[in-house]
Amino acid sequence: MGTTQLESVPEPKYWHLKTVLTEALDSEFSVGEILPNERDLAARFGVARATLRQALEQLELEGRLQRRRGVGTTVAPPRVGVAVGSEQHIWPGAGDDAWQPVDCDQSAPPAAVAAALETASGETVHIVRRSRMSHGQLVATELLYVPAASVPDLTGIDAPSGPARARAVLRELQRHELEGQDRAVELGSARADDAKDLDRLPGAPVLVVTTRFFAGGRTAALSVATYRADTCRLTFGDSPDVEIHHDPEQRAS
Amino acid sequence: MGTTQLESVPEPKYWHLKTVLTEALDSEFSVGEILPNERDLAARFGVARATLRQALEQLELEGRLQRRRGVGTTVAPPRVGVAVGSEQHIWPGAGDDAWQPVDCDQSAPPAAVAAALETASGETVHIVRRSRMSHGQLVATELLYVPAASVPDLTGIDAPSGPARARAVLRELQRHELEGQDRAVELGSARADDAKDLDRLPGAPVLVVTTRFFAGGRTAALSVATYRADTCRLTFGDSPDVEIHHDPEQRAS
DNA sequence: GAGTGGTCTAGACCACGGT
DNA sequence: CCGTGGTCTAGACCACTCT
Repeated sequence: MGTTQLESVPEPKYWHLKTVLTEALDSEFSVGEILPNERDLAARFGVARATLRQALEQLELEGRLQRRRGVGTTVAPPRVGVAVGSEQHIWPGAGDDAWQPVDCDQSAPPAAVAAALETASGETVHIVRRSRMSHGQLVATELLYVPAASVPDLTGIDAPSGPARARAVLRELQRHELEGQDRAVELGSARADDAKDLDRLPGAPVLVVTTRFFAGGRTAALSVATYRADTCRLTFGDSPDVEIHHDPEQRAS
Repeated sequence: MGTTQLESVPEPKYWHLKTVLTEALDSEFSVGEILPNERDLAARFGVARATLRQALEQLELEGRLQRRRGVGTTVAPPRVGVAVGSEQHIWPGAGDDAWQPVDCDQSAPPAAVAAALETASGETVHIVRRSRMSHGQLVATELLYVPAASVPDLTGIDAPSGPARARAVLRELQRHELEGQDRAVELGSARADDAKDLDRLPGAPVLVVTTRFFAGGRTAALSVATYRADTCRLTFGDSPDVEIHHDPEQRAS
């Protein structure tokens, strides 16, 4: 029976939609502009709202759109380059490294962190919370795990918690000679508390940067930094002002 | 009327579901094991399939699960550490850098790439395709853009395309002194062709690593590498064998 | 062919941000 | 209050893989 299958590989609707919307964003919209609401857009393209949302989700993931409940969908500015690694290794808190101490307490770290720090199971460590601003926006939160052994002279400090104590821990840390560090970047989803700080919903995609700091032959500190994946481009090296947009599907002559 | 709202902030079902599944994965499943199918799982938890899928999607994004159409959902192995940046700057193709030349052709690059290379609009460049294996799996594909000016002595090469020409371009590139390089990492979604290479669906989350190579006072080459975000942890530094799992929600004492 | 995950629909209600 | 995006449902059909 008439199986007129010209389309041997039918492209999913949401994928095609995404392409169309991308082109529209490139040509007809400017940064900050508000798009029509999802119900109208869906109707305009003749698809169900869920299908439209699948396309919007991808565009948001790629940093092209920004959606906010109760407000609407807007065209996002280009991703901001955030310097994550320079060539020289330095302690967190040294120099002016764009991070702002927020809080500090002392408790048992997650098992994986304890393993990396080679602390005993159940042993508490200092946990410094910091946050990072860029272009007037909070782009990252960090948990810095510091074993008590790395900051032995912290006893005289009165502040039991808060930013003051955070600064004290960072200051003590810098008394060691930093012997090396290494970093890893991976994709994650925002925990509830990070999501709140970053003004995103829980589960939002984030880039997790894990840094180990070595001193005295041990891992003296471990940093787990969580960057908004939608708005950030992590730069390594000395010129954070690149801008290669990963714009899809074109190699034509 | 009886508004017994104990839950002032009702957690979304898919979020709770994700937590439950994460714990189950940690305690009751081992790597490679197959989960029950989505319809059964949804029924077991008393939710619609779409809701269950929302939880599974996040777990796959976090690298905990692997789903394949026609096969099923399996427990994923821990992410593999992939060394992306070592301290010394080297040309692509120099040493044994885990990349395998696949193909090479010559055409006009996307506008953003042309801008970074400072080539004229419409000017063609060499485009070397390479792929990278790790642990028996293809984990990344790369497009390396090389302006003709960077490889002036390429005329004598007979192979117009294919791996042989790719190797020739890389070899010519290494005749310059590399003056510097910088990198950026950002989240993207797989283009159709990359998705096919990486054995993923189009739109799958990927980590895009953009590297600029400087020589002769110019950007002599530009590499855009696309890594599977679900299976890869990008490492910068000298010890790629870390393993900090970003396991959520625990800072209890 | 049977069973899997992937796509899509047409609805409903909820949480949030502004007015 | 209204309008927005976020969550959820109960179905349907499709594309794929394996046997």
